[in-house]
Amino acid sequence: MEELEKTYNPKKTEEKIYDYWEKNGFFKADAHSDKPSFSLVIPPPNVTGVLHMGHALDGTLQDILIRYKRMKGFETLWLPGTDHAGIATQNVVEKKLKKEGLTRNDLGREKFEETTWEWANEHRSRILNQFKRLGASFDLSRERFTLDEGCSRAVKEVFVKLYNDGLIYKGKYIVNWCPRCMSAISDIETEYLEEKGHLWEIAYPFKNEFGAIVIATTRPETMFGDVAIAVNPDDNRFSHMIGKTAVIPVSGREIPIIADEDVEIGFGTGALKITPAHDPNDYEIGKKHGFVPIWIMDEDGNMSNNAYVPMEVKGLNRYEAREKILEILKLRGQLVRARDHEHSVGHCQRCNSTIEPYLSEQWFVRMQPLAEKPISAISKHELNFVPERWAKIYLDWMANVRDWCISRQLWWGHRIPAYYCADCEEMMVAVEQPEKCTKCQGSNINQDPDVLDTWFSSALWPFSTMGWPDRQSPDFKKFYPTDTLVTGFDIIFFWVARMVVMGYRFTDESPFKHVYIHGLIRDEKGQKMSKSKGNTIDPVEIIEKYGSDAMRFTLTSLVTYGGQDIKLSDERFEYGRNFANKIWNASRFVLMNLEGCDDHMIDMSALTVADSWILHEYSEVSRLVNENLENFRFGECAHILYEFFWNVYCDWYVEIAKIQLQKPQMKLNTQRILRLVLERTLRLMHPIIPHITEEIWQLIPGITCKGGKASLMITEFPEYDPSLKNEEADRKINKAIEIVKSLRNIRQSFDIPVSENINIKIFCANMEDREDFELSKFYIHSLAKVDRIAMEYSIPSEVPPRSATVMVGKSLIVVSLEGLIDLNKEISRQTKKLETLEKEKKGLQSRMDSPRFLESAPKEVIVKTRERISEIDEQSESIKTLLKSLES
RNA sequence: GGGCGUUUAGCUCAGUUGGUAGAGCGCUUCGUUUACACCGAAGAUGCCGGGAGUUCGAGUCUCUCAACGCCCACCA
Repeated sequence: MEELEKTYNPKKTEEKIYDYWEKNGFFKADAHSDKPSFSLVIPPPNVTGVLHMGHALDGTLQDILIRYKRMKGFETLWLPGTDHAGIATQNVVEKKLKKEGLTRNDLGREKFEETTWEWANEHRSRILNQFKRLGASFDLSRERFTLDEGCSRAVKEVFVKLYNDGLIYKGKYIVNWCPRCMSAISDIETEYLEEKGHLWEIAYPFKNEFGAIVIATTRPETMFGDVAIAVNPDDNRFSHMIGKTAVIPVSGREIPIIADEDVEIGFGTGALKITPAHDPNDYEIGKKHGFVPIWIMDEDGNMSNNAYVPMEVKGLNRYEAREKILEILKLRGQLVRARDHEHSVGHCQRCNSTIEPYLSEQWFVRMQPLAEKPISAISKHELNFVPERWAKIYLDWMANVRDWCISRQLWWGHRIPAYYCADCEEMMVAVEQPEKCTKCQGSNINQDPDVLDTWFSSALWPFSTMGWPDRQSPDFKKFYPTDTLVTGFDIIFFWVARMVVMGYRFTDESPFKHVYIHGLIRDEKGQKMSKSKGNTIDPVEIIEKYGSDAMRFTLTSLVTYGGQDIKLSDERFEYGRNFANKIWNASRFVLMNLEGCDDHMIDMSALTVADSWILHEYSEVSRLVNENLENFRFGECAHILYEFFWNVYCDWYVEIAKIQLQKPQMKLNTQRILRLVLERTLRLMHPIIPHITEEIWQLIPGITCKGGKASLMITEFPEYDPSLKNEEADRKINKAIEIVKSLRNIRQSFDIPVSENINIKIFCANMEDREDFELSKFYIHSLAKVDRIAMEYSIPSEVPPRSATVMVGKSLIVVSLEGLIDLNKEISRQTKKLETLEKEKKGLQSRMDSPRFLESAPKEVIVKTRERISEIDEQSESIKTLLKSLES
């Protein structure tokens, strides 16, 4: 066999292995298979995006699930794809155009869309190729894009159906308007930030009489759009002013002073200016009183050029306008005062511009009627959040859900399938563009210029990618609904909730049974990673430096059941890299020692106690890994495998195997066990670290799977095998380990070099110990470098002089240290031990002394406590005797 | 204004039927015995945020306080 490198080199392995899997079609799902199905859809990354750590985590967890289920015998589909990301993509392309000195208007809509398509097609594969570096076993033959033909068909179908059912409507409402994107955005795309602003008090003089009413506003630039001033009817400071007419400063327009109970008496001056076109509350009040809104700002955030806006501020942007107005008011003495005022201001999630509340005509989805089934889904357990607490967040949102503004004034996206007759203004909503007006038969028909919110198509993702609206499509029949959605909590409202809504509406079931919510990746200081902060860790760089498996293992190990955020730093990946290297080297050892080994199974009648023990340990691990994966406990799983492989298999069994391999009668079976446990453990680890496990697995001689040797990823995942359980072997080996550790401790304490052999005497306290130690003598010799082991079958009344002792259970181990022992060292060692024991006993004894403990505690706890006390007593006794003889 | 999360070893964090605390890194001391120095061996380190309660017994359950973080909500 060719010599393996001393250090694992992921670069040589990972790409090769991935190609092997892909070429063999192992990721392909068969919609006609008889096997039960298990499917996932990827949360489609933005087509503009590059792989970040959040994707790496999300992708790793999905891959673990899909690989696990595949090995478990399910027909698995992990469907990959990307999102057209409306605003984000349009922004990127517009920026690119700007560099060439162009705007989208220079190109025109058609040409712009064409350019964006080109750009998107170029980038579609980029991020998915990066997912491949992760080892993602998704089925690329089913790759989808939210704007592709199938998804577009689904979008139109859904829109038309919802419209016909009265669940989509068009109307004039105050929306969140981003003056930079020049589009409406939805409520949840608006991020509110606390900002320090001012509350300005401005005097509006009365018409035809002395005096003025002083209003308070944070946004003086909107004053030219005022239609009234409102005061609370119970506010007697103002009651005499109700019904009077006030005059807007500068512009001179006259507005009435009205009463409305929504005005808070204690806030500001108690008088509120009403600007229906530019403020959501004012819009409501304005509507109540029948005022006609007045627009004074354009879609780009600049002051309008209409008659309501005075010359002085026409065309200024909103911030310049504010400054200018304040300056003028000050000069005229109408700025009564300015107060500091902290308030929250909405920002565009995409570009961070301050949003404008803006009255405009938009399309909405009526959400409330659609929320019923998604709400009951939780109590019916049709939809389960992991961890469960997210269900509450989801339910709160659903219960208070507001209508969803779905139209965007962009060019990149699904164009709204509404058509207008240019002759009679009739509106028609249809999947296909009508040729003639349904009302006037005119053929002059234009499509609505707006596109849909990106999340509208994302909401259909689990079924639009499976052939819906064709319910007979093989994929839809076999793989819908999906099993689990793996994602971060940041898109529960944006995406998860809306998918559930659409799933119930159009397929009558939840699109997934489980939603697994993991934490967010943060930097080492706990800050969100972002390009602008420059604190990102690039997964591709990590893969280059440490290997994909190292990254996957580290990330997985950091996942907690509660879904805590994960703080990352570059160095943390050493954990996974070191583990991969350990696996590599242990495997190297096994492979180097398989010479002469046959292909047969283990001879179960010829097991040594250590053999039985490692099989027992392995069976426990296989049970735990299965249990934990079933319950989405990924981190736990990684820890169990790490601990077993490193601290059990490598630290102890491999060391023991080195001894057994020297014995001709044990050699063959030991080889078989080394190989079997390695091979099975590779299977257990494969979902987390697929590349290295596959690479090694391919190198193991004498291993075959169904239909010949093909791939680890299509072997069966090990199930718990209770027949391997062996508590007795477990007890025996653990005792031996305790002895070995104690002897090593003594060596260290007395500076005895490894080169120097020691002799020991074991005084057995009982028959069980006697048998156990008799069996493990064989291992103790080598593992603790002991020359002679003498067995005594009673506890001595006096400890031999010039020796170090240690208790294992109730038995006594004596190391004769002729000439080596430093008496004082031993005395202090034993004294310390005695102190620890006595401290422990004190605690236990106080429990036993309490009659209520004896009454109420369960029997096994009492028995355990009593046993421990008796053990401590015996150990203390021995140590006391020992100390006496040492001190004399 | 409501809700949620976090507070455990120097650092990052585990710890689900309540039985006196664990890991990785770091630290100390040995060590190249034929898988591995991305290694091995031995070791030190904790009033489990403060207070109160339930209980024989609380890191774990209840209440309360504090600090930090996040989410939601129409504060002109």
